[in-house]
Amino acid sequence: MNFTQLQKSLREKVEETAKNVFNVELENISAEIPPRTELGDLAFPVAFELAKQIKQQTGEKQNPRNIAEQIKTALEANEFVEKVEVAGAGYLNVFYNRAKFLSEGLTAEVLPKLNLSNKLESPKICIEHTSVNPNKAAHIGHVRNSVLGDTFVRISRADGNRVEVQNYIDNTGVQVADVVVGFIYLLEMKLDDIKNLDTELKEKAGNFDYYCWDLYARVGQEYAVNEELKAKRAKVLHLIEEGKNETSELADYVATRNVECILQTMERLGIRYDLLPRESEILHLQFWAKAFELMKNLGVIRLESEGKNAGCWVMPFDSHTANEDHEADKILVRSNGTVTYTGKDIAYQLWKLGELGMDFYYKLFSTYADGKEVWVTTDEPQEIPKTFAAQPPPFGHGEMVYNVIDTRQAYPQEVVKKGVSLISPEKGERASHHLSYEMVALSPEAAAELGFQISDEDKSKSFIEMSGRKGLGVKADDLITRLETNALAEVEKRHSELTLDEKNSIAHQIAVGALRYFLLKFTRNTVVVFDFKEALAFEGETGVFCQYSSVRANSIFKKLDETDLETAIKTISENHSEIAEILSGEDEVWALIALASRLEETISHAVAATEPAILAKYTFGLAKAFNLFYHNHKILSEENPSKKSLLIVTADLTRRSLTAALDTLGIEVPERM
RNA sequence: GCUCUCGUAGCUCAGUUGGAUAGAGCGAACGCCUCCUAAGCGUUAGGUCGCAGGUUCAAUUCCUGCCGAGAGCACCA
Repeated sequence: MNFTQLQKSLREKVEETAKNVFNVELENISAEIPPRTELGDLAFPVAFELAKQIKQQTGEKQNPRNIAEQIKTALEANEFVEKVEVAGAGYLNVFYNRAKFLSEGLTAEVLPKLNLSNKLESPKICIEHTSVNPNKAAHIGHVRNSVLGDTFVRISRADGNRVEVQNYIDNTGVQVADVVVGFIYLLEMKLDDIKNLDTELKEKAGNFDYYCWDLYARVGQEYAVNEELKAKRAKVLHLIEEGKNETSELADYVATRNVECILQTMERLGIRYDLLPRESEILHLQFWAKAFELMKNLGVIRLESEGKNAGCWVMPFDSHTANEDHEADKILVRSNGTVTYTGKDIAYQLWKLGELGMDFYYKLFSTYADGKEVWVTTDEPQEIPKTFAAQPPPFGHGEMVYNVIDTRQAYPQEVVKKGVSLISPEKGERASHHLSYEMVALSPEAAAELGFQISDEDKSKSFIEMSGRKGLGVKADDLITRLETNALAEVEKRHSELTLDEKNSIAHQIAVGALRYFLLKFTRNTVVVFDFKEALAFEGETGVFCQYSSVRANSIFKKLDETDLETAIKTISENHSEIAEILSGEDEVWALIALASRLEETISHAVAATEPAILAKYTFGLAKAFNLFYHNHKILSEENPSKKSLLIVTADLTRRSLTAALDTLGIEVPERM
């Protein structure tokens, strides 16, 4: 019996009692954690609602406190319940049997559902995140997407789901075309020149994606003054979409190299992928044609014969009202016969849900250091010898699909969902989720620090939007490196005796902890105004604080003998009454045990609310509670053996929970700090 | 014009099926390293939860209006 299970059974008991005693059917009654430990471990403010319902049904007026008294008796029958108090106007405050819980929780796994995540019978969900246009280096805004997505992946797995991670590669869009225009027309380079440049950059420890970052910004500037160059863009874009020509080969090289660079950046943050679906295949394999056929056969789209959309295939979209500027209907096929982005996206979403009725071909893209494979889509059947280890796993067919895309795409995402629903009504509505989040903008100070001139208009704003086209943004690799450098200096101060490798490794873990937590502590719909001072902080509400608490907890166990934990567990289970006695006077210790026991429940909450910040806040709270415990109780020098055992077991439970929570946030616990 | 999101301490933010005395971090002032790591702990100061109504036993939370901020509404992706 863990916290989650007990809560469920108590809740059922309340519902049962309401039905049997008062003849009232209650659904999803709320159970809450009382504001203070003195008020118990679980509270049901259910008597108020019951009093109301009874009055409605029978006209009889009942005092909420009397109602609560009757439920109280039913709840106290549970062996894990120590007592129930009726408090205030009619709250039911449940106090758990502390000692019984502790002995039960001693050896229990903190995340029991995690092992379900690689079982075939577990529900499969597809999560798309990152999806950076492969024409430049990733910036901090992309990192928010990836960290949010990756953390949601980890949370979903911890909640028992089988997860497939997709990183969509828009390798045939205008953004790639712009960089290609730069290479061909501004730099007058051919594919071989670019390959040579790439080699040169590698020798100078420069990055191909950084080079493209600057080139992209330069092309943007040129477009403003050079109409001729701008005219080349459409031509280049067309050649790239068509494929199998010199320009498309060059574009493919550029896009693929950028994808490799971005994957490396994300690997630094512990973010990995299973599949890279590319737009080129969605085009060449005619995914849209299939979706188009499905929609036409079902009669859910129509060809406009007159009006301003004449000649276009449109999808009715009545949730938005038409006005003078905009039609309510959404164009999927232009009057020239080409498909819009939305059309392609509907086809892709159908594939993710296993509802399109066709599939990509796949080949191996790369292998991570530990052997994990990343696959990429391709438009030709691949001959992979059966003896070869790498066979593509079955991709797509998600029971649920989450798209991590910024909130500015809310409207197109809504259209996609609607489109899918037209073809597959029940699945489209239920299974498609837009996991939206607000952008990362720059504080005026941060923009100035990056060396950008701030216009008077921007100065009056509280934040400045980043822009790849202007080259305005904090590059992910720069920030990670800066965090690592700062962390290394701190490690150096404290542990100069370590080897450089050890110090670097710790500094890296700290940098990742700081950055991931910084991006996760904000809820999704909060605009993150990036400020260097805040992002580089290692104190206060940071990932580093949480890591430090874990390291402290671990250091206790380094100083204990290996058998001490076992002995403590034995002592606890053998001296039940004595432990109960001690615990009854140690609210703070019990509060920590209770909090540490709520990881599973917190993760379920975070999944249900699709909000990773819930777990981040919980982790920080747990770390803080542990630090307080650490400060108030000296474990190694405790003389009472029962008390010492209690403290050891509490510290062990907390560190296991804290480590698991941090792991779910993608943050490692260093050996020392 | 229409749609969506937001307004909580000096600053940055939590508060997610309506519940008990609205919480953190930073910043400010003052304490704590003979003692398991001070990347830590404690104390103090700081709030008409934008404004006005409504629903409710109960509203920061739900509804309406107003004020203010941001985003979105292409035969662009």
